Amino acid sequence: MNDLETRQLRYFVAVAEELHFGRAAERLDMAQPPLSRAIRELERQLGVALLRRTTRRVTLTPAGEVLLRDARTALDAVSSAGRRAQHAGEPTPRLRLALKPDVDGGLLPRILDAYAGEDAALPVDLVLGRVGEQAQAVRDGRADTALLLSPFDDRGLDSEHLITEPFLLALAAADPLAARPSLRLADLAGLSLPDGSPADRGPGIGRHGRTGPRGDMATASTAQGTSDLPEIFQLVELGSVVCFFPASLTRRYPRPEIAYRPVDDLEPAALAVAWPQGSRSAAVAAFVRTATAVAAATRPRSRETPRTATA
Amino acid sequence: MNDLETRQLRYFVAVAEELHFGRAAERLDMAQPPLSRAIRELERQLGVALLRRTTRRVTLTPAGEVLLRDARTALDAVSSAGRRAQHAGEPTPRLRLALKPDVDGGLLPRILDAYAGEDAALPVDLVLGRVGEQAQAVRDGRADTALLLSPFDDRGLDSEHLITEPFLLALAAADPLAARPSLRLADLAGLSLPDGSPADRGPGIGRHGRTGPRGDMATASTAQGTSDLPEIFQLVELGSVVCFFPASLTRRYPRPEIAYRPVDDLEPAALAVAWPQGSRSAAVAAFVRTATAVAAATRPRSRETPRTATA
DNA sequence: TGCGGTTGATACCCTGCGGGTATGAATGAT
DNA sequence: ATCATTCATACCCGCAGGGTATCAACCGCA
Repeated sequence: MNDLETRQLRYFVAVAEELHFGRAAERLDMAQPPLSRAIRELERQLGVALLRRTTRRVTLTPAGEVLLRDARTALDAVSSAGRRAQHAGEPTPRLRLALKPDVDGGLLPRILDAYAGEDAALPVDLVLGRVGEQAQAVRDGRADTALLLSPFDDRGLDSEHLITEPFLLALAAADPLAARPSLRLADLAGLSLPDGSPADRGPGIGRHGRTGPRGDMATASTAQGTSDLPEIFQLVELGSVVCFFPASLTRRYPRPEIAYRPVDDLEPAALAVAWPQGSRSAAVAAFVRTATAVAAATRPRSRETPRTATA
Repeated sequence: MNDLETRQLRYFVAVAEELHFGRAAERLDMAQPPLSRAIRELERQLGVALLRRTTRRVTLTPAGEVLLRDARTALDAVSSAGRRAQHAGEPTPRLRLALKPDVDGGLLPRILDAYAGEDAALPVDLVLGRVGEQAQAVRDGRADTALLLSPFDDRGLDSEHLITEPFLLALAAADPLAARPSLRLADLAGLSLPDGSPADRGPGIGRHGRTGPRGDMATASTAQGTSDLPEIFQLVELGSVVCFFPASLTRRYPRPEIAYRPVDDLEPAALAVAWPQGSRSAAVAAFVRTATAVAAATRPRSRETPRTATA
């Protein structure tokens, strides 16, 4: 009896996200009536109401909310299976490493160097993406491993901590705040933070959600949606915005017109390496081993608990 | 282009497991030709050869092995989504706890008592299964949480350690070995261990595989495949077999004809509580909290690192 | 080396499911 | 009360997916 098809899940996710059969059908490139039928059939199969519909409003039932969440991960798993098989079939195997450019704690060159010397090493392809997309890239099979900032959505992933470094606030050197050696979050009230910046940590710092934090300041009036680093620097220089960057990144972009200042009560950036849970790939294991070794060698001599890998 | 259906994955898994189109078709309750076509179409979609077939032998390509593994987890995720939605739709929500009967470190009554007092508590349904099935039950949505022995296949699961207790060897009191206060694994050479026993840790102790360990002694001549506790006790009393049990279980079944002896070089049983990765259920969170609290209260006063929950 | 059995592939057919169009019916705003 | 919006129903159709018959290749065996 119970045997869902991914098509049914895709349909449901579309409707559940749009909360509108017509728009969902459009998004799925099909007509509305068959979509309605398919959802109804899905509910019949499961024996559960997923949506409450009036002609004016569609809402999720509790079961629908559960299914929305689980269907997304299931669809990820399915496309991941396909993509990983495709990748495994390529004649020259490669290791696909996802990261946000420059968000590597300054370790990437050393990691790649050391990794190249490993027995199980493969040529490395970098899969660049915006912040928060790395975990998803690993989850759905577009990358084999990733460097990313904690916390992140770790469903389906195993991960290992690499290094912790402070976030620094980038602001115009001419800004009065730049005169102070360090700042506190409260000092930033009313300042604009660009959306989608390399290390977007807005005032929503209290949230530790699994999805990437997203500045929800209503006052941010410009540079929304950009993640172009030169553009951000330009705006910072002009004093239009301020922005947080991991310390290692700021060392790569010293600019006289930009001051980088620590923020005392902002929790630091934790860089981690992540890979698909239960990965059996020797190349991935070697990369993780290399990355943790390089990070350990880099860390200031603090004999911390190494927390051995789970895989 | 790339959009796999669960049907395709089910077909592929059947063929990959049987390595025989005819038997796979029979298992899928269909004829062989459409199955062959479906697999061929799957390979065409992915652009990858999954199987090497001659008329006499079918083997997996590397890509096929990758897909077999990932397809299984994807199919788990899909049926899990359906089952969890079904469960969420039931009028009276309940917490389904998977465990192997008696494999609870003696904590279950206290955990259930304490849990009942929690705000977010729900009535608890016990989902009983054989050893090794608990993780799978959580993974595919038949249970919300589980008590199980580490190591286990933790793909898709988060878990928290509860207690560690020794495994004891159950053997006939009349056995000469029973005269000794403790044993070593080497002493057990040649003894029979029942397959599928509550804590099946045969000579394959070196293996830490993710799938349940499985005694592969060729010498075991009886009681293969049983997991009926009285039957095992009977055989142990007769001296036909010996068997490992967690210490807490042996305290529930004191029998004059059976001696329980520690085995010095056998690693202990680690009981853990596991739940679906990323679970957002307050009921599950409360249960995990309760279980860890009860376990901590039970543990002999060792101020260990509590390792706070990830969920 | 040639014969036969086993087993996957091919050819062809057909049914039913998934999708489309037209239209009805209910809801909520004005 | 009316009307626009939007989901459901009715009905139709094409083709994807499954079945049957058969071929062809591989391997074991004498």
